[in-house]
Amino acid sequence: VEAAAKRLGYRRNSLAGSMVTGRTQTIGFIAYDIEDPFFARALRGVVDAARQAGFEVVIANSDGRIEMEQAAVRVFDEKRVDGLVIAPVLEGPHDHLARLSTRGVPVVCLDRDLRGIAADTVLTDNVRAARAGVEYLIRKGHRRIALVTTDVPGEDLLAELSRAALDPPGESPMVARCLGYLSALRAAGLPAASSLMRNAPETRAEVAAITEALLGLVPPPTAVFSTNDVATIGAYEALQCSSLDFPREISLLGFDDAEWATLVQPKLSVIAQPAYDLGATATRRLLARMSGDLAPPQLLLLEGKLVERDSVVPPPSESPGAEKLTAPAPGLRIRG
Amino acid sequence: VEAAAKRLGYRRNSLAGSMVTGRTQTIGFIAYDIEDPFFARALRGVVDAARQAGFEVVIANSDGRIEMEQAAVRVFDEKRVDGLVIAPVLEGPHDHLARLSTRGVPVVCLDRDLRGIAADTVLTDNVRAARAGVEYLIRKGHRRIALVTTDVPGEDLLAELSRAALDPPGESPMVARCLGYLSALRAAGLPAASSLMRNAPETRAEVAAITEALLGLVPPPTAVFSTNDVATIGAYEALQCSSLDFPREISLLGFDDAEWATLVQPKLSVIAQPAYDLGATATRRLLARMSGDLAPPQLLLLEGKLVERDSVVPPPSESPGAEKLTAPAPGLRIRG
DNA sequence: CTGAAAGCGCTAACAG
DNA sequence: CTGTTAGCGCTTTCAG
Repeated sequence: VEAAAKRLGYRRNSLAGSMVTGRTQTIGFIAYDIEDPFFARALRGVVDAARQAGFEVVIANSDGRIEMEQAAVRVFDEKRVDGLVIAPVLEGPHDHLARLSTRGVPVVCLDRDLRGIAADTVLTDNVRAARAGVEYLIRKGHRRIALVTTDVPGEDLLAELSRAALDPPGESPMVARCLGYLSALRAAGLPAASSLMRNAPETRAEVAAITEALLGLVPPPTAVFSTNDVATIGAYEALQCSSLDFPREISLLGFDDAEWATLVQPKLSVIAQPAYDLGATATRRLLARMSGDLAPPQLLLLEGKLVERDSVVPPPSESPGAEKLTAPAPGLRIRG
Repeated sequence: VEAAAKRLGYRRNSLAGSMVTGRTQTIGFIAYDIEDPFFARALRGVVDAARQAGFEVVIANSDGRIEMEQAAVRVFDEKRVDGLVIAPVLEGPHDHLARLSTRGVPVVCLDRDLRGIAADTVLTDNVRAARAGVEYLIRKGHRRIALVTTDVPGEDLLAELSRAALDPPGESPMVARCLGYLSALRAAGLPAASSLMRNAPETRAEVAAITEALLGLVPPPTAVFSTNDVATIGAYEALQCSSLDFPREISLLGFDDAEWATLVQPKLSVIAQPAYDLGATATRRLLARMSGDLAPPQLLLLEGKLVERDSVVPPPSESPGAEKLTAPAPGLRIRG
C-alpha cells in the first residue's frame, strides 16, 4: 500500500490535517533584523529548542517596521502557527499580538520588552549589563565617559531617558542600556553630562560623525560606551581615525560581541549577550504555554557577560608628572 | 457585516482556501547557513522580490546538513509552498528537490549549482571572479600566491580540483573559486604548487593554523587568496600574528565583503558578491516559472566585484637594488 | 447577478 | 478492532 503511495508520488497535505485539528506543529519566529548577527544566533536557539519538541519553525523578518510585522503576524495567523516568538517593534499599535494570544496562540517576546501586552518576555538584563560595563570603566579610572547610542526616539536624549526611568522596567534595549549607563554614573557620584551623551540614526556613518564630535570636546572623554553593534562599529571607526591614541588616550567598550572583535587592533572589549540561550529560553517558555501553562506572564532576564580584551585601558593620568611625557621636554621648547 | 466579523475576532483561515485552490501565495527559502551574512543579505533580495509580486516568504535553514534540508523541504511541501528558492547541500541525494519540481512546484537554486536536477540556478561566477582576483594579485607583482580554502571534500586538494576541472561547470563555490585561482596561475605561466594550496575544516582556528604553516614555508608566499568569509578571518588573524609585516611583506585578498573589512588595519581588499541581487534574481526566475515559463533550465551567472583596499600591495622586491631600501645603508653596516 | 451546494484531503468520532 | 462518515472553512461552480 505504502509502496503504491510512494510510486504515485503521494505527498501528505498537512493543510488538511491542520484544518481539522486546528494545530500545525509549527511556531513562528519574527526577527527584528535578520541581518543582525544577534538574531541569526538567537534563531538557532529557537530552531533547536523547537525541533527538540517536534515543532517546525517558520521565520519572518520585520525589519523594525510595524507594518512588516503586522503583515508577518497576519500570515502566520492565517497559516495557523501554534505559537509565536517575536522581537517586537516597540512603536505603533500592537493589538495584532494581543489578538493572537487572546485567541489561544501564545506569544513570547524576545529581546524587547513590550509593555501593555500580557506575554512572557525573555531578554538580556540590559540595564544591569550596561551598568556593569560602565562600572568597569569607572573602576579602570575613567571619569569622563561618553555614551553613543542609536535610534532613541525624541529630540532630547537625557529628557527621554528621564521619562523612561520613571516608567521601568522595559523600553527598548537601547534605552535600557542608556539607563544602565546613567545608573552607573550616579552610583559613582559622577555627573551625567548631556554633552557626553549622543544619539544617532542607526547608520555607521552617522555614528562615526557624532563620535568625532564627542572627541572634539575639551576636555575630550577618556572612554566611550556604545550600546549596540552599529554604534560600536561607527565609534570604533571614529576612534581609529581620530588624532587621539586609541586605546591609550581613549577607551571603547561595546555592547554585543562579534567575530571581528578579536580581529581588530586593539581587540574590542564588549558586553556579550547570550543570544542562543535567549532564543532557546523563549522557545521553551512558548512550548510550556502551548501545553497549557497558565501562570501569570513572566519576565525572564538573562545576564550579559563582560568580555575584557584590549580596547579598555586606564585613562592617561592628568597629573602634571604625566603631562610631561607628552609635552616636549622643556629644554627643547622654542620660546616665543 | 464586516464590522461584526471584526468584532467577533474573525480571522481568515488561509489553510482552507489553499486546500481548494492548491495555492498558498507563499514561497519557501532555504538558506545554507543563515548566520552567514551572505545569506541574510540574499534573503532580503528574495523577500523584496517576492512581496512585490504579492507572495510571502517562509524561511528555513539547512545548516549545510542534508537531513535538515530534507526536513525543511518536506515541511514546505506539505504546507504547499508555490515555489522554492534554495541554497542546496551539494552532497547526498537530492531527489527531494527533483520530486518537488516534478510535481509542479518550481525550484531555483541559489549560490550553489546542483548538477543533475533540471532547475534554474543563479550564482556568482565564482571561477571568473576568483580568477580576476588572482590576476589582480599577479598584476601587482605577486608570484608565490597561496590559496586558503575550506571544506573541499577529499584528501588531496589538487587532485580534487583536477577532477572537478574535468567536469565543469558547477561544483561548490569553494571548488569553483579554487579553480579560478588555478586558472589565473596557468594563464600567467605560474606553477601551481600543491604546497601553497591548503584546505581546512570551516573553523577560524583551523584556518589560522594552516595559514601559519603556509607562512613558515621558505620562501614564504607573498600573497594569500582566501575563498570565503571564515577562511578570510582565519587568514587575517594568522597574518596579523605572524612575524611578517602585513601587508608589506604579505598581501591578503578575501572572497566576500564584510562590514569589518574597513575597520581592520590594513583594510581588507575583497571580491564582493552581489548577494542581494542574487536573491532577487533567483526569486524573479522562480516567479516566472510559477507563472508558466517553460523554457529550458537557465544558469544565471552574476559578476563578483573586486574591491581594492589596503591589504594587497606589491610584494617586496627581491632584486638587490630594492634590497638596499630595507637593509641598513652601507656606510652604517657593521663589518663582521 | 445572487445564492446554494459540492468538495479540497484529511482526522476523529462512531458504528459495525 | 476495523471501516465508514461527518465536517474543518473556504472557493468555485452551477442553478435559480
